Amino acid sequence: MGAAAQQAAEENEEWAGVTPDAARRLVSAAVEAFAERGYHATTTRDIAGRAGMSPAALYIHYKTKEELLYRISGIGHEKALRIMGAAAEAPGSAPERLRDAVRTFARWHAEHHTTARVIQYELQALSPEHYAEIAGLRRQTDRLLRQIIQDGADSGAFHVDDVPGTTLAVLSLCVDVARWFSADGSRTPDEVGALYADLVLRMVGAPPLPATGKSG
Amino acid sequence: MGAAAQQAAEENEEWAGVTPDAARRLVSAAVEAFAERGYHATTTRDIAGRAGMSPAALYIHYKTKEELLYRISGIGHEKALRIMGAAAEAPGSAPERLRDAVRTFARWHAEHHTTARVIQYELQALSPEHYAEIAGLRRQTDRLLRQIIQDGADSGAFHVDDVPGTTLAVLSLCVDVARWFSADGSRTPDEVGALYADLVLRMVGAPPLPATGKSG
DNA sequence: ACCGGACCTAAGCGCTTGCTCAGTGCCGCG
DNA sequence: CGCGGCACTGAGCAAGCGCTTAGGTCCGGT
Repeated sequence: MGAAAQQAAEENEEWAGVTPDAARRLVSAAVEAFAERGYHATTTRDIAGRAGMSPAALYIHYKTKEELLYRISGIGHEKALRIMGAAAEAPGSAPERLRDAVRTFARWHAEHHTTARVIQYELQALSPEHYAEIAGLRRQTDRLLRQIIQDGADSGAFHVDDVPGTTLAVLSLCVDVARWFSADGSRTPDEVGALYADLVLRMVGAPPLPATGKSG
Repeated sequence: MGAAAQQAAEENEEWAGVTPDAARRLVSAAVEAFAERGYHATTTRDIAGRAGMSPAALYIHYKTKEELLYRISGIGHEKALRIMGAAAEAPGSAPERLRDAVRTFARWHAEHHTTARVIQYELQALSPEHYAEIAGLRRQTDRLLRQIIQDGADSGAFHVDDVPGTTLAVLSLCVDVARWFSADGSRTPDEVGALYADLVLRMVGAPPLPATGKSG
């Protein structure tokens, strides 16, 4: 399987939970369009066109354009939360858990920068009710990361003066990968994850960990 | 002078170079609206209304809505570049210059988070020609910061494996302040600047600098 | 007193937007 | 073969968009 086919397969897999096929094609098309131009600059005609349908077909599967964004945001944020949760609840020392959390979280934002861009930068376009729901998922992610950093501070493995502030900075750093990362740039998602894990361990005043060779 | 009046005075000062008065009021209104809803979700009627004029008045001072964004982007990016330049060209060791660069750059993004949000997150709405021009300013800012980090690495004051990657991360960290910072949050711009300067010095493997007390 | 021009408004043009709806083609089932 | 249901389309509606135009007001200069 070539690189392009591999990419396409991953794209499909990302929305595997969305059925039927037409609904999945619409989500996929919407993510592409929203990431490229932004939610408000994207027309329902554009989304339907990318999915190979007439404009009206969109409304058989989604009540409004906003509902499409809501579905994308929900699925994306749940995935991000699971990634952070897996690292936070894994066995291991605080430095190990922080390294894995940052490595996988940053790498996901690079690998899925299209989706990540939409869910991180188009939130304001959600309805107030939908926004509140998504904000809850974000708070959970934040809490998981803060607990890792707090654990390390408590055990003396980290030296941080401001745990909430440092948590915010680490999260901000990872999230912003979605803004600048480009698939045709010089860095692979794996490299971004490794670099960011290293930088964050320094931020919390932890001594470098021995390399494990595994990538997450 | 009360806090609200102080805020208003600073807002006015930010666009002091824009004349006549009506043109300045329009820029100020546009920044507010773009930051709140995004460029594409903002109507020219909204901008004119906030500036206390009829929709048509906008077109006496600006040819298009995009030109307003272009002016805002230009002024904002030039200011950001001057802040980075001042720190980069100041006398002092690489750690001192990096600390001051990050402190002032991050603080500006917090203090002027409304403007910063527009110039950092609405770039894609610029015409290709205008975008290219603004991208040049951004490259200059990047180069200034990278040189500080390179200087520190060369002199042995910093320990960085990947200078371009670390530069990108530091810039990303500071820029993203504009996304999450809120004026009614618990952190002042000064505090954000101080925290970020400290975190970044750790990222480059520099020993902590003695506190200077000065904030700029 | 009068004029030219800078500045502004009321009205509205042509177009695009999100979304709707009557109707079409196609499917499995009897 | 006929039928009911479903995914889908072509056409289009009401509203809102960026922007224009014709005309009014005010003000400094002569």
